[in-house]
Amino acid sequence: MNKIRVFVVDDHHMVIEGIRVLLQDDPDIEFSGHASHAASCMSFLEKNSPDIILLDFSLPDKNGAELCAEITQKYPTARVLGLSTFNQQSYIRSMLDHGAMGYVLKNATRQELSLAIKQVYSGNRYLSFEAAKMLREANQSKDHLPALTRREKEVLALISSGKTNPEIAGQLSVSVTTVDTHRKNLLAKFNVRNTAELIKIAAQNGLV
Amino acid sequence: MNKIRVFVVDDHHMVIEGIRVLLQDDPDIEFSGHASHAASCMSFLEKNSPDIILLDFSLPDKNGAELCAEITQKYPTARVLGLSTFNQQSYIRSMLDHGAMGYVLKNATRQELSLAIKQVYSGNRYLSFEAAKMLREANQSKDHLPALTRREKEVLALISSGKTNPEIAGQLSVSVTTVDTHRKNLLAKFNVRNTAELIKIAAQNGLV
DNA sequence: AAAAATATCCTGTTTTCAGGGGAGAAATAT
DNA sequence: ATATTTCTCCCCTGAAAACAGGATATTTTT
Repeated sequence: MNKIRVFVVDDHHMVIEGIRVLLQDDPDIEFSGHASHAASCMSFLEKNSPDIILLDFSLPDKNGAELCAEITQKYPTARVLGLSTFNQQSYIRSMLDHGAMGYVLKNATRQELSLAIKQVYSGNRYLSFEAAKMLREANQSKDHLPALTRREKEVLALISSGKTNPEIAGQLSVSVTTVDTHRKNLLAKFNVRNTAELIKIAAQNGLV
Repeated sequence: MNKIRVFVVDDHHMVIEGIRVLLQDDPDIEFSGHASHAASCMSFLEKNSPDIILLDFSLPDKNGAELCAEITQKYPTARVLGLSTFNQQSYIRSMLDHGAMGYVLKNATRQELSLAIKQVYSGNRYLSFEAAKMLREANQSKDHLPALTRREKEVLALISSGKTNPEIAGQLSVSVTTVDTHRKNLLAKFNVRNTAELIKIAAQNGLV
């Protein structure tokens, strides 16, 4: 059996070196290289085909989820294993949605990292305990955040930037009463009484 | 000349191993141990006295700034060098305020890390370029946040919770027109046109 | 004691909110 | 393939709230 070739994409030297060390004693795994940004990752993949790509979410030139989508679309046999520190809950889902087969956190032990790599290599999914927990929590908190239509998001953004209904109507080339309806629907969806509360919740959840 | 003894406190195995590797080739530096939480850090320090403590901000049992304060208070000769990933701007100031002599980011190169350690060991301060930049930006953004009076803060909080002027007036036992003036002053101070924009900025700056 | 900041109040005008209703297009379910 | 729901857009009326501009007392600072 050949060694599992692992390629690491992370812009933190410390993390790359750390992963290299954590994996070096595992006879089934081979560290096949690293990249510190999306561009160099893609050029590496043109000439090499690692089995597993350990991909950090926060990269300087592109976010990890986008890169993950690119990779899995262009190289369907590649398996991506997401990587991040804890306080980035929402990223986990985003990464998985874009084709990652698993997710480990940067506080993973040597054993967990090896296990995750082998699981994903075997075609299974792997989610670290904390990552799975975060997903559940994120789902719960997102459940009571309503789904907005494209138009509603536009209107919400314009409201939050201080535009009045007549101004928004002009900018979107619709009637004022239409904008007013969108605004009312936003209030209803968020279950709030007025604009102030609406914007507070939207802002606190990163929607504006 | 003795080697500079460096002790690392970080709850990410990958980072600890990475730092160990990055430092192992520097003949002036010796990796003297590591801890993954505040408690084990303090117990290590009871028996050992490293020259430099590389201290991550986010620890499981305590935040880095608190630990930093404890360390510098109890062991005045110890020099702390803060450590974090980028997106934690505010932490940098907090760490420095609590006695850290410098700050490096986790994307530091081998050279930068060695330099930072040597600078701090020599009694100088060391701030990585990005850390210094972040400090400036943080200062700037706080500078143009207006100072609010007690009453204005109260009114702002009530507005953001969805209360109307009549309700706020009732709650504060003043007339509606008074509340209205406070609200107008808030709009003027923040230089915004209406409540929506006001709450957005307030929320984005953690005021509500 | 003067100046500045803070808190209070009044009067109109504009904007938002509440409560209705309806129509065509697109996505989903049967 | 058809029915149904969801999405997007449109309209009206009246009440409530927010905004603009101006004014006056009361603290705090200087």
